[in-house]
Amino acid sequence: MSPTRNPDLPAVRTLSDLAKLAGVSAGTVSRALAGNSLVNDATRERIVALARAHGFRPNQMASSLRRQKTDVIGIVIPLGHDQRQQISDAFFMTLLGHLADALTERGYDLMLRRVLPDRDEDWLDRFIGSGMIDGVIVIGQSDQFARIEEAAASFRPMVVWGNHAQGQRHCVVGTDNKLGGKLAAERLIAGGARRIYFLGDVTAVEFAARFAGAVEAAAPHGVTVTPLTSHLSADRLETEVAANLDRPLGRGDAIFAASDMLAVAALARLRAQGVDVPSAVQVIGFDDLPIAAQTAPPLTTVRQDIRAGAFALVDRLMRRLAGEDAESIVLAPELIGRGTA
Amino acid sequence: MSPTRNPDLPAVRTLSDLAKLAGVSAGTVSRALAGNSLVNDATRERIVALARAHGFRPNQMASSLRRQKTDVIGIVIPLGHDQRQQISDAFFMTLLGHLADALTERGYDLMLRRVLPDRDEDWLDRFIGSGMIDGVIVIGQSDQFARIEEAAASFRPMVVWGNHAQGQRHCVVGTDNKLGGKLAAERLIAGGARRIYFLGDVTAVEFAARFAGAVEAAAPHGVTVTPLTSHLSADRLETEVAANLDRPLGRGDAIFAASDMLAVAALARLRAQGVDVPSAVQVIGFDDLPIAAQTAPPLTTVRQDIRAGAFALVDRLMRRLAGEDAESIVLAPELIGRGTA
DNA sequence: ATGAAAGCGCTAACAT
DNA sequence: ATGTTAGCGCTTTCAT
Repeated sequence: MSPTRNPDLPAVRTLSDLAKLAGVSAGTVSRALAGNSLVNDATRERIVALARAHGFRPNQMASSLRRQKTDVIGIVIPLGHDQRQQISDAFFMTLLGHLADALTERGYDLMLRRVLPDRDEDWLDRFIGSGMIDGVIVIGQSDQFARIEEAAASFRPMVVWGNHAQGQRHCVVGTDNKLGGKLAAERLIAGGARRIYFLGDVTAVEFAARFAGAVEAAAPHGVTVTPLTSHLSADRLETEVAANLDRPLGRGDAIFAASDMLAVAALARLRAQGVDVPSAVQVIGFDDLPIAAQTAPPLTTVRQDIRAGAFALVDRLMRRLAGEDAESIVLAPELIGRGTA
Repeated sequence: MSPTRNPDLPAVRTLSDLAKLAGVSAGTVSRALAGNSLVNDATRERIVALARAHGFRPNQMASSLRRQKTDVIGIVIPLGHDQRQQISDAFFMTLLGHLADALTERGYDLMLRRVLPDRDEDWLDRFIGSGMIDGVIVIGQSDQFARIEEAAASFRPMVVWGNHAQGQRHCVVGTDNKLGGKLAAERLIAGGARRIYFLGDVTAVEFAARFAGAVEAAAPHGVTVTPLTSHLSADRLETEVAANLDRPLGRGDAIFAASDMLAVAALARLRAQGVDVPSAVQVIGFDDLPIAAQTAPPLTTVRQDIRAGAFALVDRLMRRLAGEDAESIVLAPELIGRGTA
């Protein structure tokens, strides 16, 4: 099995198999392989060599059971208000990639689970109580804020990506969505917008906050912000955006898309309608995914620092695993001005 | 913990805790909770109710150890020839999403691991031998074909997403990349291309096959296919593509991008140079990601059926777990004609 | 520095 | 239909 494994040797499946071969006890093998404490150097080297030669690897299940520690972190993605949304969403996927990096670096494996809270109200406690994971990262609150709050009361090693609410108990890392919404609206208004259309599903808390921020920034200027409900699933996105943008849009109108993917779809739709961006209609996105720099014209958007977010999530989880306290953190969004607004 | 959990009750952490409370033996509790065999209906209901009330959940590590089965499938992504490439690649992320769907549906959890084969030559056997997983899906062969072949000799429940080679032993699911390359080249040539530039890193086997297919289709027409090495990482992509397309491209030139992401970057670069697509330079992509329909003009590309691929992977893995044989399958690519070629 | 022995929490014979 | 018992493979006291 191992690159240096000699297939003619007898199979060594357990610590005691190896112990017998080495002429020592299982305890000694365990210590030797753990690099641990005070095993005679010669003994250790002999055992390690033997283990390599036979491609032996200690069983992690047995080890986990005995140590009461799995070295696995659960990543759970609740598919609540919009079932097909998130896993296919480029933002969450990028976040997952960075989480994998950060956790791997610290010696943890990842256990990935997608759940449908509508069908299984016990989704979070089931995962936490499974004994398979030392801690859990929840990617997105979806519409499960209450359930997460409840679990946080009795389970400490949990951190959540999402929106921060006043006085909440669970540790959350996320962008200041309301501020992001403000930045977007201000940019559009500075560019001459009189009517802003918010493209996105406002029942998601993050999106609701972006919408609220835009409304707050627009009101003093007498600018209206109208929600246009569009979901994020790849298959429905195109037609939904098209339907929403079917009204005649013209000078003074602007689109604030809740995500870059939505903005890209809006751009395609406007182009099909022969509406010029940004001279007739401005468009602004959210996230700053790689694609934002590649559209025509390049997309003006509100940047979330996904990498920083992922590292903050892992940092806080590690602190909580170590019994320390770790507070929520709200990351500042940044307006990236390009060609669409 | 559970939604109906009464926090005043004493903590019930193990089967025997619950058994004591219920006045039965641990064995009976185990059977009752497993829904298994012949437990008295009344007894089972009492035990199940008790378990719910106390938020009790059997420890999966102990169960796995005893049953010698974890109900977890490992998903491993080797980051070989181009370390930052794949996890951030939209294609692999979409595949992962579908795998999660298919595996969850069959009652399996996913354990995700990114590995750097360059730093750890034992990456595959280490995972297989960990005892944490019942089977493994390898996403992308990277430059690890030989290592995978070797592991396949002694470990059956493994399937791989990638390219199929003559007489290989490991079970692979993937697109016919060579045929895809042919389709792309033929389309470009039919559109008047005389010189094709292949944009992508040819050291990746899948890309090499696409390139080879294009060469094979182009040769009879006296059309040349020139490789332009570009990697896939989001940060480098833009500058690399720009550097590669710095030469003056004009009528009769065409670009065959190894992935849609690369094609999108090429489109942006050509636009910046004032080169019209497709009248001056044709562009064709590979994958047919959602973004392909949204570019300007919409991207002509070679479609891989990711969903079908994911389900085929899981189907074959399940068959192998059941001890049956399961052969490799090569999926047919499909040319999606849109506006760039 | 090493061995012996107990036990992590569960399941599955084998009883009855 | 339920209880009893013996492990799954490992780690870690406690001895020596």
